[in-house]
Amino acid sequence: MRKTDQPERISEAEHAVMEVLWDRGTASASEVCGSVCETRDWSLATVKTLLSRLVQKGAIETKPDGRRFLYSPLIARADYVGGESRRLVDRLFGGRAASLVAHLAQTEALSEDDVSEIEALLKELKS
Amino acid sequence: MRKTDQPERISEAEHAVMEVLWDRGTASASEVCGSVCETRDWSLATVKTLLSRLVQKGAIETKPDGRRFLYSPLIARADYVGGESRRLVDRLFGGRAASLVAHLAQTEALSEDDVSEIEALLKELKS
DNA sequence: CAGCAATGTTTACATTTGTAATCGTTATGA
DNA sequence: TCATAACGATTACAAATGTAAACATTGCTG
Repeated sequence: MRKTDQPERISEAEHAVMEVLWDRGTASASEVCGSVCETRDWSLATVKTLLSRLVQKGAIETKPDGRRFLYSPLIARADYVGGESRRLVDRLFGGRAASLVAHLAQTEALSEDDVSEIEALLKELKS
Repeated sequence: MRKTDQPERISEAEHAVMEVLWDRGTASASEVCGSVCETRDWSLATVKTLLSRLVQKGAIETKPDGRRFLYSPLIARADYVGGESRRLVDRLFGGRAASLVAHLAQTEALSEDDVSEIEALLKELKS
């Protein structure tokens, strides 16, 4: 028995919409548009399409609010982020998360502060 | 002045092919197929298509070898991996690499050994 | 020399994604 | 009450992607 079906892949554009919903918890199509149409230069129609596809994919749900619909996430951001991270680690680092960190470190993607922060994190982990 | 053009995005299937080339340095279409067709259940034709697209995208080059062609990477694996990692970090962690590590840590994606390994890495970094 | 086998090139076609217009319904303000 | 605005649903269409067949060329084998 699985949680639902296979977690249908969320595209990048769809992800932008998810971020809004994760942020607000719940929102109407126009509210979502208010948050992303500006920056991504989208029309309301585009947002509606993305919302529909997310519904189909089982990533969000709709609740009637008067005659409008309010959309809210069905999957947790942490799960999504975790899944995507894992995919990357699997695909590019043979599943070894440590390799990713090594890479980030070597390519200066980590600042002094980052390094300290991570060290602190890890220390806490081991305690 | 840029390195070349905008680094055309490499798709996932194409990436599988790139891995073979990065691994062997140079290979013919059938050699690539020998390495991936089994696991991905591809036909030689598919590999050829992917190789062509990679050539178009400027990710690999061809050198005639007798009447066959040998393909070899034009972009370094490290660059690709770095780019993809950065994309992920930007998209999901607001550009903060440390957040990624934190996430991996919290979701148990890191084993005891991973943690130790990373700590060692970081220590070295700071020295 | 005649096919065949190996190879790159061209063409094909379905699915996914990005982006949006159009349609049908309904609440709402004039 | 009637037009209109606001919505969701349906349909559209191009580009990217996955997957591969068909075609053309050419060295090789019998």
